[in-house]
Amino acid sequence: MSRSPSPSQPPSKRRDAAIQELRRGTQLAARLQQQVQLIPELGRREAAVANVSEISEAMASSLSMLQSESEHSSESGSVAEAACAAYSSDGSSGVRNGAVARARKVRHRRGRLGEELPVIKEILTEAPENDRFHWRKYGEKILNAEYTRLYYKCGYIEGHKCPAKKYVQQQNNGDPPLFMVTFVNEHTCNTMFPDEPTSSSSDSSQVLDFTKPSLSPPLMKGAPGVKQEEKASTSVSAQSYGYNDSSSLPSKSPNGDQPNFNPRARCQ
DNA sequence: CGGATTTGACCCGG
DNA sequence: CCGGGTCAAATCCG
Repeated sequence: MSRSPSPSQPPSKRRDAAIQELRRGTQLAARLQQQVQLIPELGRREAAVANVSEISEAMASSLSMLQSESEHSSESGSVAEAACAAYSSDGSSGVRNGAVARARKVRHRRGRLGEELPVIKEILTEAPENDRFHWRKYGEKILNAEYTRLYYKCGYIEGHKCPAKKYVQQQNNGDPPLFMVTFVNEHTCNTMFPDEPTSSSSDSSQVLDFTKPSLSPPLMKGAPGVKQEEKASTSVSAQSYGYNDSSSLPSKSPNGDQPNFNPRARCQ
């Protein structure tokens, strides 16, 4: 509440502030959505949910516009999802010790000029891993000395060029932590798992949707007591398969030029 | 053993 | 120069 307008600030600064405020509004709306979902009366609840949804959409929409400022328009839409429960029971902690000498000869050249405008969708949810796609984490970064942002790619990139990506950034530390999930590009693959072996029932309490595929739980796992928080700056991560390196690929598809090894789905 | 994740470095644009 | 995003080697877990 104590914000100095500073009329002499550059527009970028003001825009930033506006974005921040919008973010606040967005998460607030998401919260409200959760609360609203507790309304016992179905009719009322639905109406309220719809309203809040619209609010969220408007917020996210504005956010998108602001963020892309006057560059591209795109039809970014946004949805406020209020799925819930995302507590994966993970018994194993991560006592990892990685301090080995790492050859640092990463000298790749990836010249990619801006060309196509990706479709960007933003949603605020507490269960970023709930969508039914197979994501591969490829990076992680700590932005404001606070919440980390995780980078995911479609899990079936190699094989098909599914450009879908998603960024997950935690927004707060609420009981139900919220995550801002940004989707970039659309899935050109059908790597979805529409399956849901839920027996039946379920209707009252929200269910925890956990599909079998590897998800991406950004929960703050960690052994209770052991917390590694030492260097926090820029770290990122990941990837899984090796493309066609000269060392692996013993699995299959030694022939042809289309190595497609999919569990049960495939891209067009 | 294979696949998913971790982690540090690299790279590019603002 | 800094921030944000990506890569690839190494490590961890099932």
